Amino acid sequence: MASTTKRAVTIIDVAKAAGVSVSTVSRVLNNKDDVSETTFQHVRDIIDELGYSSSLAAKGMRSRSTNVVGLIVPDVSDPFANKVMKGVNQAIVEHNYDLLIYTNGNILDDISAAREQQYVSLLNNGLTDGVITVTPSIGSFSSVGPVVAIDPHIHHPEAPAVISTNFKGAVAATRHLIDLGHRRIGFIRGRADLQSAIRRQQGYESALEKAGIPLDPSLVVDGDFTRESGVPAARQLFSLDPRPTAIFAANDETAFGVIDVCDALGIRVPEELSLVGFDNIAEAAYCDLTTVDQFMDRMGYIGTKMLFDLIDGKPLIECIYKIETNLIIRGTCGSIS
Amino acid sequence: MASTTKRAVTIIDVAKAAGVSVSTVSRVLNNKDDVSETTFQHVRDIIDELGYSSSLAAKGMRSRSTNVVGLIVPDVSDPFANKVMKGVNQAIVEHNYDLLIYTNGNILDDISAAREQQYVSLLNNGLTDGVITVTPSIGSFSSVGPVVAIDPHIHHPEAPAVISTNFKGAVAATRHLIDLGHRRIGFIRGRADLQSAIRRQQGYESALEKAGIPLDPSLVVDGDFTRESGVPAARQLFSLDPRPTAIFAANDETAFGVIDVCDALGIRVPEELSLVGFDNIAEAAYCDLTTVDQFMDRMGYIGTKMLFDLIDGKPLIECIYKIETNLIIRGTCGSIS
DNA sequence: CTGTTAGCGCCTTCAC
DNA sequence: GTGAAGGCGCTAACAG
Repeated sequence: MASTTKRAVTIIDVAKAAGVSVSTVSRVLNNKDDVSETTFQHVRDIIDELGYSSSLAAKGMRSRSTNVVGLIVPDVSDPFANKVMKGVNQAIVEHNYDLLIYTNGNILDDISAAREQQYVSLLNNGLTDGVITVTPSIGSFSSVGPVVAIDPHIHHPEAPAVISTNFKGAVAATRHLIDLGHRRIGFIRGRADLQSAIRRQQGYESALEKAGIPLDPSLVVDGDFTRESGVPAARQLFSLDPRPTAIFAANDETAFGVIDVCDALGIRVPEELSLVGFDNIAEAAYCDLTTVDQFMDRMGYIGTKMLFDLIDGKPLIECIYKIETNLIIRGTCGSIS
Repeated sequence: MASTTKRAVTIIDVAKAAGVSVSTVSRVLNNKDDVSETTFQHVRDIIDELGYSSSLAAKGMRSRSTNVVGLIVPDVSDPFANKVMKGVNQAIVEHNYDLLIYTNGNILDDISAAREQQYVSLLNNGLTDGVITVTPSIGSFSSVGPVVAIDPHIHHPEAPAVISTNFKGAVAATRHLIDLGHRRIGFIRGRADLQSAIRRQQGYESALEKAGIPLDPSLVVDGDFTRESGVPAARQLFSLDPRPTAIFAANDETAFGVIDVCDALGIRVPEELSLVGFDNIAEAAYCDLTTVDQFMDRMGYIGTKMLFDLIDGKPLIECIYKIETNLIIRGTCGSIS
């Protein structure tokens, strides 16, 4: 029997085959305890025999609980989303839930707020018991089920969210460079519409100020969190005279773009340029990139835990959970004598 | 308005607010052309105003088309599944479809055939127009919608699937080692229950035979495609006398396990040991590992394309699509003088 | 062009 | 313990 396109087996088919009513089958399906052992076993056998499996669609429409959590990501191949998925995955395994990931796959076409809201409703409208959104642009959703945001673009004080201490992390990264003796430190921005990107820039500026280093606007250039955007940004910084001796990129991807330019221009890292990234994505370890770990997998894990509490009706201790970042010193930074 | 847990807005609410019938709203929702421009616009406005979005559950239950494809993966963090997801993602963007990924997150607990079948039904029972399964253990499914398998454990001649030329790839890898002068070439097996693993071993043996090198059974050791399994396997091979001068690991993860052992034992690669992997996962490039690319993203992409044809009712030209593997020579192999 | 009428497959009262 | 009836939100016929 190859991939046959036949009519689906319904609960009615099972009921008929078992010689019982539909409601009895439904009881068996949901492990209700008011069914005789004999009937229960009999129905179970028929179910297996027919290869029946209840339709999530119909089920979710009728009952309020599905035992699956939803996850909305802009793009499954995005490294950030990817690590978050990992953490979510771990949490759902522990809670014996299933996971439904929804994506329109296009991180580029700016998902509108309306569209985000639509996805949330889509899932929480019967399919899932709650949903997690990754880097949503809106801070709060209207939904029948609970919603937890991971690294939302803007913070809404009452909307459950998990964020990392971007400011602190950026301060740590910048100070590390300063401690190494650097004074001309370039900064490549992240996407201007993201809260996290803004906080990182603020951290950079704050650390400079604390160290008494005047802020040079020409050292701060645009980027958008992509590797591609790191290339022109780096070229722009390298065209400066004197050249910055260090660069702090708003995220690892951008830092890789900087490395691409260094390779092309023959600039040695860390001898001629010190470089720090942000995120600690998997590739960072392989490239020996000094960066700030923001434990994205942990964000996904914690977020899912929060969601479970919400689903269970437990009150949240903290509506907004902050995860401490951690500077990871690897090989892309050198000291200036 | 924070994440509110209120009743969902239904099509009825919209109809009432717009002063039209439910079916008219449904028509607008599905862009039917038999609605007057005025009514259409009016209803659209109300929809936006109420923040309404139709329930996938109810919709899928009634109509046969949902414009979303399903993807079943054992674990979202598995590198293989991850690359496949990438390809699928690309295809759905091109076709303007949405993607629903289902996982129970646990690659460890051997998903039973019944369970796999259940997931397929779950999705194709109203939620999706078709589904793609990654490394399913059964070759064929009974489903209302089309199903395409990526790298199925066993091949069913009539079930649509995408596979790669594991045999050829393994021959190429082994021959590469032979051409470099190696005669004692160790092989670390993949999971014994996987078709792909078996084919790779056959390729290894065939290449040896063609070159007139007698097969030494002690050079073939067990593995299970995990990095962890590569460690004892490598140790076993290294305990041989004389030691093999090269190792062909059934996949990259296993090869990394070998590298771990080399690091621990101080064996230099490629000077003292030549190493080839299989898969070309992202990390392979960073480790400069010579490997066989099987274009997993392309497998996902092609598989999805096939699925779209199936959904559109077009006949498949080839039921089983083979993707040619490609040996990628990097830095982990040296020649023997 | 628009409204009315049936269900889709399932779960949840309520009877028996 | 079990069955019958109603309805979840939606779309696909039919009528008008």
